[in-house]
Amino acid sequence: MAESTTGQATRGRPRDPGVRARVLDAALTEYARSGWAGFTMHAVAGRAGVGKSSLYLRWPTKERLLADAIEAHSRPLVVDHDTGTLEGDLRALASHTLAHLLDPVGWVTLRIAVDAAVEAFDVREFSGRIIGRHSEAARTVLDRARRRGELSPAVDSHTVLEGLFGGLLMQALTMPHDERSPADLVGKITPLVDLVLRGVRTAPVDPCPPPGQTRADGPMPTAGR
Amino acid sequence: MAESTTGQATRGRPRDPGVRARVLDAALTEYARSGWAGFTMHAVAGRAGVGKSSLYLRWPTKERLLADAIEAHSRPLVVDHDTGTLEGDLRALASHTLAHLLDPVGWVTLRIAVDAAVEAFDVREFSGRIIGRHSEAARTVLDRARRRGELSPAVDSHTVLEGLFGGLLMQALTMPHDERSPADLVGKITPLVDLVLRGVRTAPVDPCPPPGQTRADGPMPTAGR
Amino acid sequence: MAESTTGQATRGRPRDPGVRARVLDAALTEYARSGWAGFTMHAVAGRAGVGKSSLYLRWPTKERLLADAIEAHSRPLVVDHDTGTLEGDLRALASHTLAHLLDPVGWVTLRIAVDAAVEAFDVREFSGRIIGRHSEAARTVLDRARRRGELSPAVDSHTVLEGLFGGLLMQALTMPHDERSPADLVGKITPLVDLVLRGVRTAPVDPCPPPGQTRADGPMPTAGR
Amino acid sequence: MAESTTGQATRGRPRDPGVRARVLDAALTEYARSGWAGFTMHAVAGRAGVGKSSLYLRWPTKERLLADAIEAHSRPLVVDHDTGTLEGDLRALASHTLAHLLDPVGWVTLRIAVDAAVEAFDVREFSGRIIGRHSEAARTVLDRARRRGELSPAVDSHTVLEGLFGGLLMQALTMPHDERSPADLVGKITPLVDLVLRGVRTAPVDPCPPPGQTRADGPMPTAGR
DNA sequence: AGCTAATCGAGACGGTACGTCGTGTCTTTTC
DNA sequence: GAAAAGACACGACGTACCGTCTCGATTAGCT
Repeated sequence: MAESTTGQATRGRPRDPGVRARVLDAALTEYARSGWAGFTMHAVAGRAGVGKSSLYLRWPTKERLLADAIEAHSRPLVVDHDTGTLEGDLRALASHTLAHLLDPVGWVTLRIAVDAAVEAFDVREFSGRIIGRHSEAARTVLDRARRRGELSPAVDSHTVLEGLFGGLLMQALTMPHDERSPADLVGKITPLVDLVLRGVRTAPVDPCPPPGQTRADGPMPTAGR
Repeated sequence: MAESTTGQATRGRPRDPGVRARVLDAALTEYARSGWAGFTMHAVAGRAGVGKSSLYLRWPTKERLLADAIEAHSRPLVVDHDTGTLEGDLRALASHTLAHLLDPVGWVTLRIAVDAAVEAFDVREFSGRIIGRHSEAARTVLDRARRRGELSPAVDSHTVLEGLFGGLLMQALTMPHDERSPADLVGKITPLVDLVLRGVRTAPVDPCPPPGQTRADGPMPTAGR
Repeated sequence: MAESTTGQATRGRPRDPGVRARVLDAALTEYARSGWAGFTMHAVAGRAGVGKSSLYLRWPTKERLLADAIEAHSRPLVVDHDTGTLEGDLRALASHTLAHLLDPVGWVTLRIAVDAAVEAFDVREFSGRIIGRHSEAARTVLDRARRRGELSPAVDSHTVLEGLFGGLLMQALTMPHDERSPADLVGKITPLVDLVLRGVRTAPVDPCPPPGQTRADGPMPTAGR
Repeated sequence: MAESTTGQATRGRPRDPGVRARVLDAALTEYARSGWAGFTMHAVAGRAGVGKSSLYLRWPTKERLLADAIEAHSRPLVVDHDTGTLEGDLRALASHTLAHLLDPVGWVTLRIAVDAAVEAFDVREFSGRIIGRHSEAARTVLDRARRRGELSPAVDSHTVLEGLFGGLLMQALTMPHDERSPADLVGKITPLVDLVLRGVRTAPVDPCPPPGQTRADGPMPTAGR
């Protein structure tokens, strides 16, 4: 995606496919050992046993290279077990997501995504990369729940995603480095998932006013503040 | 905070307090106009009319300088209007938090905080800086609600914070740059706040028992796993 | 000499005379251990236990300070033994001069003098400092010789000085650092002194008149060869 | 010489030979206009239209760069007219040498050479650079004279060089800046050359042993004025 | 005794050069 | 024509030193 695609006819020496793989590998290793500072094109090229030109031939910037490296190494991550209930699905999803965020690779993704979001880079990158497939998975899960009738029609899938992923993100960010392990995932996610579940399943905010309305009305959610 | 504190007796020429102020100002200005790239110590010193040495005398790194600049310029942010209800308080809090995250200053804070969290820096920085005072405010709000009995005893304040702030964070991060304005805050936060409120309230207690609904079923949301 | 002389009335706290001494000492020590590079005002002040202001109160520049330090520590150097013959006088003078140039202090003097001569500084510094008293001594010696009739009327004292000092200077400059010791001075200066003596003597006057030798006779202080 | 020699096979982009030339030129120009102070790597690079890295790729220090610049720009200086007599040769040699020392380039050479001699740098630099080719020329001249029998066997070539060059050096160093022009070279060198000639030609110190003499020739070598 | 004035140690101040390093491009030879 | 190597122009980094300045604390003579 970030890679320039030559695409056309095959003139001259064909690109060595090994180069891409070696570089991606070296990039991740190098990032892992030095962080963003000290993550040098020179170093990556050196570790990959590759000339810098071969790097720039494929990726226009450091950022894109690293992003690709992460993309390439992230596991397929097909979270779609369909446990049969929203609750089960959500717990599975949350576990996978937190595991991903705590994993070095996911960690890096996060870092880059935030960089991208903060800098002028394309913002789509963020949702695209950090929560790309997670997001799809979540949408699937929620749609399924909605069809099952487990989901209050008042809630917006997008909002649920925000709450769930955002909470997990916060958890990952505030977790001390030394505790950043995928141990006891269930214990970590349970309170948050429970919160979201309660918010999703019960009646709308407007707690049974008269009888009618879904809500949208109620006690004045808008309000200036 | 990031600044080296000499602390002890006042020997030698005292530091010109004006320098700190001018530098902090210049730093923010410079960052605003050029972003992180192009945010140069040289440029900051120049704009502040200060030698580079005076910068490094006070801040060991660029990051710390910028972080301090932000800290210093962030508004007092005392969100404690006590609207009387959890709902009102939460809406106010969410509005303020999102406004802060969308504001350039809050934006920068975010960026630095995440950097800090991702790199080896002390993780406390994150919660400390990005959500420091917001977090306190939230805790106050929630405690108040708990005393009022508005809060389900099952929910942990910490978890609510995660869900709420995390959701707002996600929103800020995924919002395209050009829409990143504090307009229609209420519209932006409402769905998320509603979700959290529903999850938080003193249990479905009796979720409109008579008619019956989808499934506001029993207690049971928690579940061991 | 290089020191600013306030001179006038004595109001206010008088200068601590110990300061000058301590600084001069520290300056020389510091220069000796680090050379010109690394010869820092800060370091000198530190070693002397003195504030930088006290330095700049006395010496306007580093150069002047070092120059003074050298001047202050150079031995009186009264070379005027009056051996009775030009030859003896010249040998003594040359020995002393070479010894001075090889001595660390003389060495430093040379360096500064050349710096001064090369840069825009006053050239008088050079003759003044590097060969100041040596030069006077030499002039005395030569005048005495002229009165004695040992000196060819054709030769100019100035030229003799140039030849002799210049030769010694070259010797000092081209001598490897590790051999730069005042050992065997006589052996080192003899060829050059002999050369000058031959060039200076009252003309070939009568080169070996009868048989009885021109001289080689009489005093014969040196030996050496 | 001061330049790092890669030496081996030619891999990667070869060094642009133009860079060296441009830099050397710029270095000399820059030195000429600002002296040692104000002789900045940045400025040199700028004037040469070259990156600083290219400078440091070739020369490890400022000193070496300047030294090389001088070396490169010093004229071939083949003083070997062979006037047929020692006297003529020596006058020519002295003229050239003094002219070189008074010339800005020679001046700089001197300064650097002395720096090199005084600091820990290799002393060979001094003889190597300041009097390198001059020294060779002188040796040639003296050898020729010796073959012709013009030179007393008692005198050592090395000593003659010391006297002559040293004298010229002194002259150059003590000459006020404003008189430092190559005008009237003959007038300037004559006394010194005469002195040396007399010292070189007459009978050895131990004078006129038998009667024969090597050559106490002519009556009056001086001439000149 | 009080006043005034200069010195002293300390160290902050505005500048500026240093030498290093990283970027992204260019230019070679080799495959 | 891609690949490996590495030179190239550019410019920021953080350190160090310069010479000036501003402190509080002396330490005198002069009133």
